[in-house]
Amino acid sequence: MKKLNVEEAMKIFYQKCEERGLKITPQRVFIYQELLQATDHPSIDEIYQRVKDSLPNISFDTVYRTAFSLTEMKLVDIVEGHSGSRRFDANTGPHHHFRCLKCHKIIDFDSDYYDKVIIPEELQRKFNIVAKKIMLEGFCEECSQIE
Amino acid sequence: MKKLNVEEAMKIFYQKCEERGLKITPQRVFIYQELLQATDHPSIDEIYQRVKDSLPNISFDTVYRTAFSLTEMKLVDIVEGHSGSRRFDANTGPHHHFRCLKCHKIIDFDSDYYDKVIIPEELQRKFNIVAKKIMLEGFCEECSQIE
DNA sequence: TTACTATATAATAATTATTACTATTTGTCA
DNA sequence: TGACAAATAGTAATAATTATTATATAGTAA
Ligand SMILES: [Mn+2]
Ligand SMILES: [Mn+2]
Ligand SMILES: [Zn+2]
Ligand SMILES: [Zn+2]
Repeated sequence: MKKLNVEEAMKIFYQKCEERGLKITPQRVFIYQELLQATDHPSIDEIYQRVKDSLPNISFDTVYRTAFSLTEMKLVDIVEGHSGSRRFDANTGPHHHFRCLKCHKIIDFDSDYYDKVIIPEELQRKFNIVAKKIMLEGFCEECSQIE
Repeated sequence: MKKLNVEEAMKIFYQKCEERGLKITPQRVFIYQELLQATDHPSIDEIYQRVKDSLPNISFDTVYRTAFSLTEMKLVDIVEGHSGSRRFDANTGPHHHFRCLKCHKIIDFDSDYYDKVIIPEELQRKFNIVAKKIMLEGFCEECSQIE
């Protein structure tokens, strides 16, 4: 893993906040720093619990709003739980998905090329892998037009 | 998309139910059939709403339990919302994820090979794609041992 | 067919996660 | 140093997930 440079990341954070007229508050700084040092992809509540060590009065709502503004600033990614609720698929055959980040549609597509993408040897050894999933994200035809 | 053969799928469904000693109830049949014909990766609640047309007295709980038993039978996949809560990642650099289906840890890994996986031309044209995400699923080192 | 029994169900409650609201506080800048 | 837009804490509301329990039913064997 390319070691995440916290100094550099914070510099970009300050820049982006300024660009967007977002105030530099201790809450915002601590939340982003906590996320920068986390390697376990925490939930809002986990971030909240951790930041409370430094800022005992911080509210859940602040962590919630901040996580989302960081996402909008493209400083953090969501790796799970985009759309709120769990979604099911009875098509267990080989196919792949595109997710619209606006309307949360998940659209199937075929790709021989993606079907053939392999699972690296060293990961096979390390984990007991049962599935490989490729997801493209962006804006669907309708949502692209509106924007 | 390889056209999903409902006949064939139902045959396998009956087989698997029998194997596991699961009773063939109208609820189970309707729920699976509804999922088989859906192409939009519905949530539990969406499945519930749709199945109500055929079985007005069905309960949400039944849909919930059935969706999970179908998942365990590997007749349906979860395509979103594995772990319940939303998870964040401040590492926006190129890297990939492994998800443990048991303990829900999401573990980073590097792969030059996966970094180089491209986005098919025709999808680029169709959608406004901003990200490509590869997720491997299975059981982590600890969870593999216990099993 | 009928009676039995383990499993599944409906109805509902409990829990957990997400999002919204508002009075007060604070960072920014003139 | 004010003025004031933006952010925050505290809390409420909503939505999603999971658990509970009394009743009903599918499957089986007499
Ligand atoms: Mn699909
Ligand atoms: Mn990551
Ligand atoms: Zn869309
Ligand atoms: Zn695990």
